[in-house]
Amino acid sequence: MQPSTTPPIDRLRAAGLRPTRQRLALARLLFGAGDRHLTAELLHSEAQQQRVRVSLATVYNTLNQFTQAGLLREVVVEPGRSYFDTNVSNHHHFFHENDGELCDIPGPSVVLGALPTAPQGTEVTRVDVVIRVRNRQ
Amino acid sequence: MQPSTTPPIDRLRAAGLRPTRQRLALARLLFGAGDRHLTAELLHSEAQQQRVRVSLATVYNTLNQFTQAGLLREVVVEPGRSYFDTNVSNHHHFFHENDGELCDIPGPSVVLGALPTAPQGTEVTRVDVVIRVRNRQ
DNA sequence: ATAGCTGCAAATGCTTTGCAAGGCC
DNA sequence: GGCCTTGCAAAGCATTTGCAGCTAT
Repeated sequence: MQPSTTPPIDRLRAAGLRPTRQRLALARLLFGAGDRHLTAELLHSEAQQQRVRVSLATVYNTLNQFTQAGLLREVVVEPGRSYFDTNVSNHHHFFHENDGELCDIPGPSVVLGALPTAPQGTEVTRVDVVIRVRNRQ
Repeated sequence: MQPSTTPPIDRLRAAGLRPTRQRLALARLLFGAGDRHLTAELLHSEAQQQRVRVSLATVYNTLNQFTQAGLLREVVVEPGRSYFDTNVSNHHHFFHENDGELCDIPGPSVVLGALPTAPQGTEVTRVDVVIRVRNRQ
């Protein structure tokens, strides 16, 4: 995927989020370079490297707000670490157990056949497929 | 699945774990009642209810040892919470977003069609499918 | 002007660890 | 007896929260 064509400021406005300096800076880092899988810690250190003054707490809050607004998707693959994925379309992931890296699987190359029906009174919100891989010994 | 037929003490011995009072008690709780999905906290409180003196730290250590020995499987669906599954065979899960409950999907009712090939130099260790469901509004 | 953000530091929640005391072989 | 385990409390992380000050609109 190429960098988004929607300017960050419009993305934020469209999501009902006030475009503050911090949010804009984070949005640029997140959406300016194709699909990314970032932890809060990682995004925070990227921001610091670019001389953007943002506290870690704000990074967390911002990631949660973006996720709630549908701009990001949270992916949990390891206890005690959350990844945020800038690709919110339907797709799945490879998870490298050795280096803790997450990467997209192009949508159509995983085929889910028959899905079981959801339990009584519930509806499916999402199907997550994670293929865990390890370096071949 | 019915309660295991292998006595806890033999399970532990087979896994190379010394059958101490605490491990035996936890093994009975875990494997004595069919397939279960427990957090450390939950298992600890069950143990307390049964008047089994075990510290939470020991519950954590024990769950990790059991997992490493292949008696349990760790499932991560929410940040900051680990579930341990007594069913270590190949199967997938429903996750109820409302009550945080995890339940098994009988093996053959999820059909994974074409899987993408693992990236260069890696091999697949596991494929996790989580179907997230929510109470129908 | 004012409602909404941000920063900082403190609080929280889950999990791990260090070390002395205890228990299995 | 010797070594592995346990308990407790303390430490460790990742994440959230409270509140005073700041900032878009």
